[in-house]
Amino acid sequence: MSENKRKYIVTSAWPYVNAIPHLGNLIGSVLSADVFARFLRLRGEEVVFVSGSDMHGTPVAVAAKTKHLPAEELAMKNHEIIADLFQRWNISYDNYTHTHTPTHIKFVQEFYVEVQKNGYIFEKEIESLYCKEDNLFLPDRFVEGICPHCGASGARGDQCDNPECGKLLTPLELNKPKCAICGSTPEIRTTKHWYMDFPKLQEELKELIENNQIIPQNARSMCLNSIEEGIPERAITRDLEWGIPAPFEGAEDKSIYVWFEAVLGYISAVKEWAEKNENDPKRFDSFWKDNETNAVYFIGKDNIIFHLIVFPGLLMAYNANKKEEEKLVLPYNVSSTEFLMFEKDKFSKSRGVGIWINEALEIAPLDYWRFNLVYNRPEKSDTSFLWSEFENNINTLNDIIGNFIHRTLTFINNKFESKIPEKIKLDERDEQFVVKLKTISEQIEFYLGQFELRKALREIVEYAREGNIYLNDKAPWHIIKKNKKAAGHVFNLCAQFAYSLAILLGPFIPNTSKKILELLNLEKDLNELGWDSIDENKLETGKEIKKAEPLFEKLDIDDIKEKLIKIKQKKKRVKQIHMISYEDFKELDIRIGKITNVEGIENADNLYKLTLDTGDGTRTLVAGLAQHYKEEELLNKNIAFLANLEPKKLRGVLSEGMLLAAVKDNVVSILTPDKDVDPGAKIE
RNA sequence: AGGGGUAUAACUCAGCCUGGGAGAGAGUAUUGGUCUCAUGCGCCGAAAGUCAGGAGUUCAAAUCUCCUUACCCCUACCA
Repeated sequence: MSENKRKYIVTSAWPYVNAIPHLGNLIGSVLSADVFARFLRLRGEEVVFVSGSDMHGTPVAVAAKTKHLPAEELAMKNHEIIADLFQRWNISYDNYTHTHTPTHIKFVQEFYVEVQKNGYIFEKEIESLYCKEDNLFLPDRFVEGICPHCGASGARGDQCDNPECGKLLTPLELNKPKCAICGSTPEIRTTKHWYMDFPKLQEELKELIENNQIIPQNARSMCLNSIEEGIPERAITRDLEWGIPAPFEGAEDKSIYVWFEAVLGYISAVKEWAEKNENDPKRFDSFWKDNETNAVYFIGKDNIIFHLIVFPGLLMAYNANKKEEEKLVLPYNVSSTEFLMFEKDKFSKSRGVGIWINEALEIAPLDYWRFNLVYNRPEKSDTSFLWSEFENNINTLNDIIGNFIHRTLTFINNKFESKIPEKIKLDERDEQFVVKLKTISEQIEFYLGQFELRKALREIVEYAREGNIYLNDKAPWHIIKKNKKAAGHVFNLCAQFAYSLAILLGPFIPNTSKKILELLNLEKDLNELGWDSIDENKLETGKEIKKAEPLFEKLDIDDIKEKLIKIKQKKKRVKQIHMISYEDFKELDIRIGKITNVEGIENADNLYKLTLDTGDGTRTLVAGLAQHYKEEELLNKNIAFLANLEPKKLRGVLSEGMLLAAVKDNVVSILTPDKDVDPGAKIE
């Protein structure tokens, strides 16, 4: 990496909102990108790290239909779950957004208008299968039928499922095609679509890949080969309601194909960040419209072509005819991972194979996961998550890193009144040790610069081993009997070493890093201290440190496995039976309250702000009753409400509970007690 | 089917691009020793591999070329 500070756009692939990510998804893009972004910030680089949920597309629309929910509601709900999980995983996004924001939608539409203006979009009519029952043009995958080649049933519209055959198909070729959603027979209809003229960009894309020396070799040859074969034109519109309306004339009932709008989220997410978080729209230009900016994409191996050919192609089509300072920056590099397997098997939602990121947090502390995932990051080939490896890695963390820091700090606690002892003259062994300390950050930086996160972390562990070796060589617990100063000298260096570990581990396991800094009693946080702050004189002689506490604990892997099994079983049960125990019911605190005030809420035609007398005080509830009750109908009524619901802001008003009402179709009826009871009465 | 990858000790992997310290490295597990400041931890040593199989190029091949086998990805809406 160069000496000059550079600007970085760091991105991770956009998770599809229809599923909770699993460990493989996480290490493939999200966690890797986070480590990198944290590292850059620690180095003091200018970084914006963004991603978001991919909200649109057929699967969401179909799932919403079966759940009788509006697609938007389902997508938004899932988005919030995912966003919350990423936060709990300590993913340091500057903006984690989604593709259904006004900023994104507007950006996408304007983007394609430009692309069309620049002459990269043409129209074409095709024949496609349409399901009358579902009112849907069926995507290839949603058509099933009999393979015309081998006669196997269950062939899909894109490929025959029979492994013996496996031929590529188009939906129109299938015999007896059926809609995969409802099973009825679809009909052939003609529909018009808008196409992206990739062949026109062929040469330009080839140059881009050829001139980029930094992208990984395998990605490079893959792309060049694919370009050599010819990049096909691609339809960018779909006949689907759930998506971003296509901005082309005559395309009023079309959406932009998810793939062609979700990637633009990399751009719109920064735009949104600049406008909302930074309150400075120019920050967007300074990142995206500066060709010196390094845009880095963390993706899985299945996404290489898309990020190195399709996405840059879109950018080029947009940039054509633009002034230099208006052009959007092309990708600088991609870091692609292979896949993570689970005990030699593929992660599979339907078969329940694997660990999902919500489950992981329930069975082991976060940093153990972060450490383990990066330590085994699938950089060269598919890699299995193995319980035995997980156990190994927990032990490494504990025995090598945790133990070194702990033995150093407790010694200082016990023998030197918790004050960093004085350093005396370095001998040869000390010098050797100090050289390691002074060169380590450069070494790790080198690997991180090459996106070898796994190697970087492994080198840090090796480095920590050096600490233990040094301690053993010196054996200060012997020296101290004759020469306290000389023993103190050793621990001065070891404390400096512990400090270096806090810095180095910062991008990988930030919680642990923070804990070490706390134990060393440092006021500044990691980024203030900085990547280059490692030095053998960093901690001053006499500085008081805190009482040591173990950083990690060993876990019994069988316990963890069992916990996971229980979690999975519990989920299954909830899904299947929907029965809850009496204990569960008792969790609900339902009470009677008297409505003492009712008022409307600005910009919300269905909401009332209710003031409630709860017997022991008053609270505010927001209820969606304005379409069903007049204000005076509610005033002074005794109503039932859920008192221990998490408070939530609705249209800027904090609602501290939920009013209960019977709902059927368009009738909404609030629940009031049959007899006169005082506010505060509990419902059992 | 075409294209891109991967195959190295019991296990997880490094080395391969750019062939060369005539003994192929590390961690874990196994095993011998040792320390006792520290969390059943640390440190030192041993054993363990026809580098997927085959052919070729070369003074020299895990490394370059070709063929075969197995698995993964893309082409073809899962990181």
